[in-house]
Amino acid sequence: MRIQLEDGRAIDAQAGQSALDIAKEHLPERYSGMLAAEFDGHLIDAFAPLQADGALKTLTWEDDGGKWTLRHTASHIMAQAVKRLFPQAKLAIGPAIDNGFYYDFDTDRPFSTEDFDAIEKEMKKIVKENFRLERIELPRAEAIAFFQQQNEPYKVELIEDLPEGETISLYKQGEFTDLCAGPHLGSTGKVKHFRLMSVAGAYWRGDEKNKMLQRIYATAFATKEELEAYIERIEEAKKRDHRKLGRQLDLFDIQDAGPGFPFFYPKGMVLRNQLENFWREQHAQRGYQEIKTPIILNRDLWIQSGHWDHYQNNMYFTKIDDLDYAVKPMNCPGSMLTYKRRIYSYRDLPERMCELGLVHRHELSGALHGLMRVRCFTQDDSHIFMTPEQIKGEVQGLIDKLTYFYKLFGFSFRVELSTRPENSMGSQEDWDNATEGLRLAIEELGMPFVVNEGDGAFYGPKLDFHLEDALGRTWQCGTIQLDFQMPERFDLHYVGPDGEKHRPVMLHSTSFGSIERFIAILTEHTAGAFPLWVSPVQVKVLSLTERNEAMAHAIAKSLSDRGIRVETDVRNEKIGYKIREAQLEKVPYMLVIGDKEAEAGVVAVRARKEGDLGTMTLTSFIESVEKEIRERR
RNA sequence: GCCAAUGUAGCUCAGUCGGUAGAGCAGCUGAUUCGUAAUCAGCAGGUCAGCGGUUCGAGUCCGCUCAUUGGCUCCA
Repeated sequence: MRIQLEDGRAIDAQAGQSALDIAKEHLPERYSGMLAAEFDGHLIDAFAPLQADGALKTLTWEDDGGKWTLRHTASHIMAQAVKRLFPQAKLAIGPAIDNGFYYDFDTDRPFSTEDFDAIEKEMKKIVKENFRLERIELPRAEAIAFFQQQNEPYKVELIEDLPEGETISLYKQGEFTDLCAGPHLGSTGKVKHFRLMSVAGAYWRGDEKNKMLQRIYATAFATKEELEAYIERIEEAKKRDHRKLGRQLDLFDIQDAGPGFPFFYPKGMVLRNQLENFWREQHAQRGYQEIKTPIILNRDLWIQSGHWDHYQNNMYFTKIDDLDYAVKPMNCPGSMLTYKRRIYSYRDLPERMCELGLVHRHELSGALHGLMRVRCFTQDDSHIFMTPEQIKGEVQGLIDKLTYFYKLFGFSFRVELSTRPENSMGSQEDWDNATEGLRLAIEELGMPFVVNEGDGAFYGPKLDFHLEDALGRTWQCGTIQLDFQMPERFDLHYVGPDGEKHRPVMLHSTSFGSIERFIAILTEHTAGAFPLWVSPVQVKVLSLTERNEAMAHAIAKSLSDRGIRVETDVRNEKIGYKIREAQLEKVPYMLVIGDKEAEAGVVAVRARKEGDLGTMTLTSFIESVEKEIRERR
């Protein structure tokens, strides 16, 4: 096994070695007192044997690296408190997660935030009682018997799913014992700073066919300061929520009249059009041809594409002259028909098509979320038709394109390789080939990715690019999907060098993902202070008094004549007031025009970020602004 | 769709035990002509999300519906 250590070294570990063994050998100064380790992002027991290659980070529960352990113990304390207050509650699972922990309970009545005070109070009591956490190891059968006797059916089910012959570990604190791999803090008294955050329904084992359990989300920190800083951080993040900023900056909104159907107001459209212009420029440079295909197409087409069978739950339907039609949830069938309009030679391939396509999807009402998840959005789609030999090169070209897009905006991203889902079509051999094709292409570029089993599209596996919002939630934006199915279903072909017909392979891809979602991410990322080149208003000219009004208008005209987006504020208000407003509107540059400037023939420049920059000639201001726009800084 | 919470003026929010609806900002009108994040005064603005119920009386209590928020599921 190849293990990457936290200091960057990669070492060979023997099968059966635990994180503790490895730390003892290679990180002697870190291993003392070690109970928990982080392996590929997951908390593991330091005693547990490692099964696969991965990255190992040691954690000790005495230092601040032990947040996972602290939170895991906190989750046991919460479960103990809930059991004391609601003895009939059945325990499900309660892991530590990023920023906190949760515990799932099966209860005879739903929890509400009104129960929080009582639960927190009971937790404090348990902390005060300062129980020692004892690790108990039992043979499988005895562990099952124990939880049967405790009347904890979910725990029994969990143990039954563990491999035969394995010893089961339990952790006991006072009267409370839980099935748990560990590790834990030494005693409940060490968990002092926690807060219950929210309640939610959550399906047992994440499957909506199962019973919905009551999940309590909470968080815990080693110090009071850290806990308070965390709460503060959430409050700050809420201020950059794109839904709030969209309304404040008059860019976009979603009204009750159309849940999931966003409105873009004039300033939002300017921003959006800038992104689309950039997209067109990039695709033209990269050898794509833009198309536009219809939003409504007939039933036969959707049956042929497979959407009728595999995507119906997400589609909207209509009848025209008594015939069935569907509103497109994806753009690919339009591209298929575009390809089919003529005969292609192998010399024509790859054929790269792109489309800003408006799609509609019937998302569950509870899933809607501002511009992040809507029911109608524009996908910046590209469809590439190619020979099998061209797969790797085209996939790598797409990865290059997506990376270029995200780097330009300063986004960091995570890539996932999503494999075959349950509801899918095509042969396993095609799926294996397609999945391997994607894997080889990305591995060769040395780009890190994780595998997301069973999350592919119904027609093929995909590489998904995930971006973060203000609260650290991730959203899938770009995607690269390799597809052997659609060309088959639509009977696509090209003429090879042998003069025979051959089946092309196809790539579906988005860069922004959806224009709407990308704008949401960009808004939260920049807190509404967009880069100059996409800013709805780039420069605002502010007159000091009535005497400067004509001059302000003249300057604004010179700017707009050069294609710079400019607004003028000549209201009879104090300059401080006008500046404050322009700042709140996050306008990148303000020009203050008073008698002094008029006399000297200069402009006083103020940048939204740096503040007063002093005076310069209008010509040199225009030059520097044009340079900044050109360079898309 | 499921679990929980929320819904009062354009926005942010107050409204006690059920007794005729309140603030700040924004808007409008007037005065002020001002030098880098808020000038002053006045005016206007509401079917308290919608529908139904309890009550002499409902923003307030109950039920249903709609929408939003945080999760689950799903996904660009």
